[in-house]
Amino acid sequence: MGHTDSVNTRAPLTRREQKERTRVALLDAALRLLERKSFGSLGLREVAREAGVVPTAFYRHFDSMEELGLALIDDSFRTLRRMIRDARAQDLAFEHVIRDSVEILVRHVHAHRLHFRFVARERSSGMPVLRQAIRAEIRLFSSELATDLARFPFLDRWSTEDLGVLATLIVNTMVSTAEEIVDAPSGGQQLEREIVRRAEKQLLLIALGVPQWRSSGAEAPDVS
Amino acid sequence: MGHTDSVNTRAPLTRREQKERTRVALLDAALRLLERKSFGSLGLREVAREAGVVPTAFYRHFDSMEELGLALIDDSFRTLRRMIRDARAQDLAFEHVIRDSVEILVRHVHAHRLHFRFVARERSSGMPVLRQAIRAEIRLFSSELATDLARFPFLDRWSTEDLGVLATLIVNTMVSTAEEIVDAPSGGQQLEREIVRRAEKQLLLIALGVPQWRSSGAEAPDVS
DNA sequence: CTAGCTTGTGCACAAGTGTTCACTCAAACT
DNA sequence: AGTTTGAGTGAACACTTGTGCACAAGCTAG
Repeated sequence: MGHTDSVNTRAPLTRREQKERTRVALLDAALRLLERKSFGSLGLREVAREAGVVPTAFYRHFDSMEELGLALIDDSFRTLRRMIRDARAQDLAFEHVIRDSVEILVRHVHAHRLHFRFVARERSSGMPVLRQAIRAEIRLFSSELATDLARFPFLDRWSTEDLGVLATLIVNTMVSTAEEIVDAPSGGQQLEREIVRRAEKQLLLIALGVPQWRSSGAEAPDVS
Repeated sequence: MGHTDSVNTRAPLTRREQKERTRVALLDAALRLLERKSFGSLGLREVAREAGVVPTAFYRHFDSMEELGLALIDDSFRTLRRMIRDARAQDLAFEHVIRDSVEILVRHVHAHRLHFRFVARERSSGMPVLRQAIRAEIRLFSSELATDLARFPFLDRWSTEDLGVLATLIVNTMVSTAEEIVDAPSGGQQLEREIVRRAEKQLLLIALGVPQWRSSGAEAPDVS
């Protein structure tokens, strides 16, 4: 082996460990580059160079950029799912749900800024495969949230469709909020507080509409 | 002049006309390519080729890709603004606002599919300049909507901040809806009806929350 | 009608891209 | 012990990319 000191440490490493190490080096490198570029304009060589590895070594881990992208999505949503499971375990009290949920979201966005930035951007842009994968994950969140919502007052008698509508609205608001936070300058405490405040207000407004909803079943609500 | 038949017609053209003609040829070419690629991964040569023009001719119209992107954003929002002004001129009746607004949006998305796709994608991805330009335009819509909203019952006594919160929520929902429609397969009548239906329900839910809102001024609503 | 400005051409260049191939050399297996 | 395996190397390929420069040709101004 040449001089791979950028990823190697001088500790005796098993082969699996070493391979995994450069694998995450590649993923991290891509994630780092994705702060400034879009995934579609990200080159295989570019990533390899940033990871301190020769281009051909890339193929030992992924056989295309697209596959690396999917791996990134996987990682991102793995941690996100873990967060949500933890949050659900806390079994938030009804009166704090909004404030607590937003706070958890914000904390997580900061803890995984790069992952979030990547997901937020590739969600609507770039390669169809990635876009679809991300959309699928988000839709999954929505449906999970829908079943969770069914345990709240008023909502226990809602139709499945209406619960889905509500869940989608909430998730959309959360996604928008996450995007705004990710894009905010990292120093802007004041700006971030405003974003959070607005998110809380929006969610509260939605919540206020819930008791007024007449669960008219499959019938479309009378808009006209 | 060589053989520019791809953009020329055999009618005698004034110089301004001819220049404008290849200019829109370039813009259209870019727009067409943006159906499949992201703007960041879009090359100058690629656009020129698609427009049936030699690469160096590109510089006669834009001196960078970024400038072409800004021109695209300009065009997109020019038509969008015109639509909104027309819609506002109709002075929608209170009982139909939601249904009518959504319908207008859907119609416009179909009429300008490529522009919308471009804007929707570059809104969160790609080059910072474009992202910022798009975000600025959308924020402008929000604030215009906020002043419009002030003429509705209940809302006339809301604080400016709260009106902004509401407007942002509505615009976000509209943007999400537009994105979903743009991404839906062009044949999917059924899917689109569902998207529209969900959008209407979401907006209705928001509207139902409005009368419950206590306009507590600058004070944060009691969430805890 | 002539002179010139401007739009589009053609060619060249350096730099970067994805992918292939034969190769090293140490960990892992027998 | 000796052998196999496979992660990483380095050179080479056929492209594509952005940009510079000299040139052609027709609309347009004088």
